[in-house]
Amino acid sequence: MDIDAKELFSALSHDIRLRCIILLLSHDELCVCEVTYAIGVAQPKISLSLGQLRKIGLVKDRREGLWIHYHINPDLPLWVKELLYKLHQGVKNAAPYINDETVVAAMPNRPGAPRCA
Amino acid sequence: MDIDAKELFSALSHDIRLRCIILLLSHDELCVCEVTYAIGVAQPKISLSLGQLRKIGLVKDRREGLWIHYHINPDLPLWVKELLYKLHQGVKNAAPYINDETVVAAMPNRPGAPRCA
DNA sequence: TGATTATATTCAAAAAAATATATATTCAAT
DNA sequence: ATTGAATATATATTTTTTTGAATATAATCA
Repeated sequence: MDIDAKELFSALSHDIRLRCIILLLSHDELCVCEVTYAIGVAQPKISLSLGQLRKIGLVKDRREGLWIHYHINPDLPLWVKELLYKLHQGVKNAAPYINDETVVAAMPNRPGAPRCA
Repeated sequence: MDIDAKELFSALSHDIRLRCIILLLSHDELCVCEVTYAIGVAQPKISLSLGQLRKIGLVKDRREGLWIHYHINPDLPLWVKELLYKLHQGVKNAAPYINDETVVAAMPNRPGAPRCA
């Protein structure tokens, strides 16, 4: 697994994509409906964002029936994982990220139980 | 000192700006002519890139006679410094960054002695 | 003062990216 | 098969960013 630094940063330089990544960084995985609910924008926009993140290898998806679950690609180079960890650590308690977290935690009828911390 | 994550990543999602930052991460400071020499593109392009990095607070400059020396802003939030450190660690030995380093190290008539490691 | 060196800014054109809307796909259940 | 639910893709339009060339500024020195 290889990733280009410029592509990585292009991916992160977009509000919605950034919020998706921050959300995924605190969950083992989330399905599209959960991300959509958390961020509160139209579904095609979330799908597009997640698709772009997937295209450059930052995240992977897993289908389970109707749902598609996304997660951070575990095969990313170590430095990228560490960089993402620093990012998460740095912004997770600020708006809008912390709010996204609160919203998804309160989502009714989630496809699976909440997975991570 | 505060910095917006999206702005940070926008700044880094550009070849020249990224090469500037990587260069500055391994030197206490570099003047515009050194960065220009290292990267090998037209001077106005380097000035513009450094100016953009300065505008969002990622770097600062210091005038010394005709030269303007740039350095990473020491007042960045810790998480940003750590993130940049991970980035540097991750890419410094890859092209084109390692080559930029070699080129600047061999530059004749540098304004000051090489400063860092 | 005038020339020179180092750096910065401006501006129009080109390229790239984002947006919104509409539509398509995929799967499951009836 | 038809329906409905979850997700994905396509397209046209708008907005933002990048580029290159020309020009401007700022400091030094003769």
